[in-house]
Amino acid sequence: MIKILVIDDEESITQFLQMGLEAEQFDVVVANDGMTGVQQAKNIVPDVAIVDIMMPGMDGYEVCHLLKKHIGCQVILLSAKGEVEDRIKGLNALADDYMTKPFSFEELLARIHARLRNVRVQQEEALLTIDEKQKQIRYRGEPLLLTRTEYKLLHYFIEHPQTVLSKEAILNAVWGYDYFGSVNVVEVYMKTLRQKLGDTEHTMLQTVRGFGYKLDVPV
Amino acid sequence: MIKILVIDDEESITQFLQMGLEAEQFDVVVANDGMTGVQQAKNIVPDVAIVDIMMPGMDGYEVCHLLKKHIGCQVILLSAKGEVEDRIKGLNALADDYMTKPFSFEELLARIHARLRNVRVQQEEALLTIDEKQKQIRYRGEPLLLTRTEYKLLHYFIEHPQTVLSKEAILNAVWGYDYFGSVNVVEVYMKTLRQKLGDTEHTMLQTVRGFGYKLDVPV
DNA sequence: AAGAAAGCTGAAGATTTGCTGAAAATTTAG
DNA sequence: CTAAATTTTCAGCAAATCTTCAGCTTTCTT
Repeated sequence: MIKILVIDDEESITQFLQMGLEAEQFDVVVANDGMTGVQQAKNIVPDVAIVDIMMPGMDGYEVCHLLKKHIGCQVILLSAKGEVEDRIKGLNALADDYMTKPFSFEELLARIHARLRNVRVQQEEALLTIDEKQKQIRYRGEPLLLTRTEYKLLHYFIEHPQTVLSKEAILNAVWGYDYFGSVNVVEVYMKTLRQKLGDTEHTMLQTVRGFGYKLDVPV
Repeated sequence: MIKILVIDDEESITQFLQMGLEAEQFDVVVANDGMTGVQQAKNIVPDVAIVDIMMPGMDGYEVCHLLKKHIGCQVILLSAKGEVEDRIKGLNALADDYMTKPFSFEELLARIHARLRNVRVQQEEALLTIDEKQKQIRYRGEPLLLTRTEYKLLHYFIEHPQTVLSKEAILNAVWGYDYFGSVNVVEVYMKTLRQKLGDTEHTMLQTVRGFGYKLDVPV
């Protein structure tokens, strides 16, 4: 599922966007200020972030900069001002796109899809395929016999190929935000996943020491 | 050199853009109708194409579609109309961005740069590139095998090229403000970084005695 | 030219990280 | 309610990484 992070201090907007985007089958997470927005981003690793510029505390430019720097997701800035100089400032702050409020939801959708095209170029022939309906993941066409947790974990990796995911992010995504246990449980499950994938050399599920794990699907 | 293809039937515009973009060190090719534009694209394989929508013969949407499908370059559409529906139509025709005439040259520049960031053209140009997603830094395209601290250190330098960074500043940025140890640890890590970069002559990571270190990336 | 300061270096020791097998706890199924 | 399956915890290990330190070289000052 494609993840979208919305950061705006106006709740009317975040609610509106959450509803609208969820109706479009996106996985939406909302934050009402910059700081928690960046925090959320670290946890969920979104594909696209929609960030309002004018916010109390950390402003949109700064949030954008942090997101591009640490997460590397696509960023669309939102602004009440439509001045040319603001647009330039936004784009130079590493944003990938810039929209002026009020905007049409349709246009936002179109821009999100334009962004996603840039991210998901490599999705040609997948070695690992997810069958949501049957809650199955197939490897080279063969269904893997996974437990519920194993499924969710591998699912998360497949959603973020070629991306280093921290154990904390994994814990949040798979075990939930309110999980108490230690990250060791992730390590244990990585072992079983690698076993079931026959990945004894750790080539598919790579350990990136100090950062986390990465799914590296060979083409 | 980064290649930009401009397709517009109004010669006043193509000339204006050609001059302006060449002044910005881009390699600019111009076409005055869609058909020859696509032909040119096949020849030069541009990084970014700027395409006017309203043109006699093949219109901008169609050109855009062909470019995305066959060339895969980034496309910025230009239009006299600023209607929301037109913008959506443009973005859904696989365009990566959409601008309304009349536009400021500055904004176009900013948008071009935003596009280029996605294509990783910079990576071919830049000696050192950061891949946030994969927590990798590449030197001449080759990934460096860095530990977490080495990565953070080099990351810090790349973000501040041509800038002398004091050991104290480095310690703060990489090790955190609450770090107890001495600055010698920076010196030790500079050594390993220089080793991994093959920088035996200390030309990339220069010592500025009494002040700190400077990343000097030769273009 | 000598001394002082700043920076470099190799190696040792300390710490952290990730992996693992197995046991304990929990959930699920029969 | 039991047995099986699954999930979680734990402790030990090895390897990678980080830190420290003492001696060394280079540069600057007088």
